[in-house]
Amino acid sequence: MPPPAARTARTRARAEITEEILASARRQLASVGPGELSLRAVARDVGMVSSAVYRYVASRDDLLTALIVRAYDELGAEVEAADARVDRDDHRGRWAASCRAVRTWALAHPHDHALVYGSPVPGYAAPRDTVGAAVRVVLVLASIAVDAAADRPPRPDVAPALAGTAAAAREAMVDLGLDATATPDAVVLDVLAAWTTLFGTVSFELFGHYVGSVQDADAWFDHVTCSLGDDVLGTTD
Amino acid sequence: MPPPAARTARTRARAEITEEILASARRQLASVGPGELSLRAVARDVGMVSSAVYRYVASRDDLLTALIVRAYDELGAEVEAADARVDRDDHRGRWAASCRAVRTWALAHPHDHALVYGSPVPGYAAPRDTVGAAVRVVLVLASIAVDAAADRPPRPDVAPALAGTAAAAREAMVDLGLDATATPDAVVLDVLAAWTTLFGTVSFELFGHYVGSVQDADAWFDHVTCSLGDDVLGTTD
DNA sequence: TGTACATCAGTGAACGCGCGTTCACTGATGTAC
DNA sequence: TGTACATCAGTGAACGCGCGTTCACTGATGTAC
Repeated sequence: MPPPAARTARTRARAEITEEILASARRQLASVGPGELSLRAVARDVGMVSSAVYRYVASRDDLLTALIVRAYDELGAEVEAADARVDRDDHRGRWAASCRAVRTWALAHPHDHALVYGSPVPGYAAPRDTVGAAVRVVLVLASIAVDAAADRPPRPDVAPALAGTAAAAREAMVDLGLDATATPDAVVLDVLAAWTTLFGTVSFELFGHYVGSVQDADAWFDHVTCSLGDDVLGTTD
Repeated sequence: MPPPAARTARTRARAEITEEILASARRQLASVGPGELSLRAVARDVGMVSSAVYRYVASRDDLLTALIVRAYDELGAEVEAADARVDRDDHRGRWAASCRAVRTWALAHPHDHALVYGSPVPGYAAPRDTVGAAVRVVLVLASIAVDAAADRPPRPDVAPALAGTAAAAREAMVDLGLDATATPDAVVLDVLAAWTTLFGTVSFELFGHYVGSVQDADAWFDHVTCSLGDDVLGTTD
């Protein structure tokens, strides 16, 4: 049983080459779409024979999973950092910063955004590993809403048909360490809706649906997310 | 110069086989993604030799364009019909019916929805032909808002940074025959935002982002679109 | 510290398969006189 | 109405290319004594 701390030349090289393979695959996604991701092309790119990449990656789907997890994690980390930079009590500032971080990352990495928020890859089923990373952004949004809800007047109950959704979403938040037990159902649903609109807006911009209508994309995005802030945090913040 | 009305056996067959080719390609999109759409597979499916499909379709991209236009047109027609079934003065009823038609069509044709509202196809540039069809849904939404705006109190001006967007969107509507000249900027922007959220919500559901949170998808969708109706049409309708 | 053995990265050939597109061709359908 | 010619659908072979994955192998790196 070798000590896991031993960073031999071999393990170091392994980490670096794995990194190179991921980076190459990621670059490839700029021109081909996840369903056409080619292991042989990756091998050529990193200067190996095609069979050699199987030392680092079990299969094509395995590589795709790694790319997905990495994209979610990178975005999640950005958003968490953006939120953390703002004073805890400035809920609207935290909201705006978090939303902007989502868009900034997506504009910088449009293909990674499309990979995780665009069309599902046919024939590919995302394994469990991806959900932990996927959930980071909405958790940031939820934490801001939870903090803001403490200072707000109570909200009316939601329709019975939505109670199950609110309960499930709240439970997921609590499981992830966010104390949302006292947060009203209406707030939980608002978070879900705002999260949807946030990514819907970014995707519409990135996927070209605003061509011909939205002129100033920055202003438009701020306008949309500011309205979302009104809904989720209250206008009297 | 042959009379164009002559429906000879040849032209009839041509129309039918073109139809078969489109249908086969569409079916194929359920399992492969637009970038991997295979003309040879289509040829096999319709019982031809691969080169024969070039009598009907100029290239792979050409086939993709036809599928995109057809998807937009089919959805557009559904939404127009749903709107038309409701009394003209029942703005909220028209809104709900139009939104539901979008979701119903998307659930029935998830791969067509992904084709037009999901990730762009790398290396494929949609030609001009597609925009006329693409615009039908938002035009229905806009027409409801324009009708409702006539009965509503005036709205405050929008921020200067958004004036260009409102103007461009209004101009597009007017070009398409909708008299939005008197509709306030704020309403135009609300339509743009609601349109975004509508498709954002449908895509989130279809692409699996609600797994684990949204329990009753019908109720959730109605909740979201009802709120959008409040924003776009006013609560005092 | 030196040697024997085990681990593992990378090679190169192979299997069996797919693709888009072009081209010269046959034979049926349509048109003009 | 009948015949000569033009149009066009579909064939089959070919070009030149791609893919994922397996396998037996060489040779370098790491480990235990």
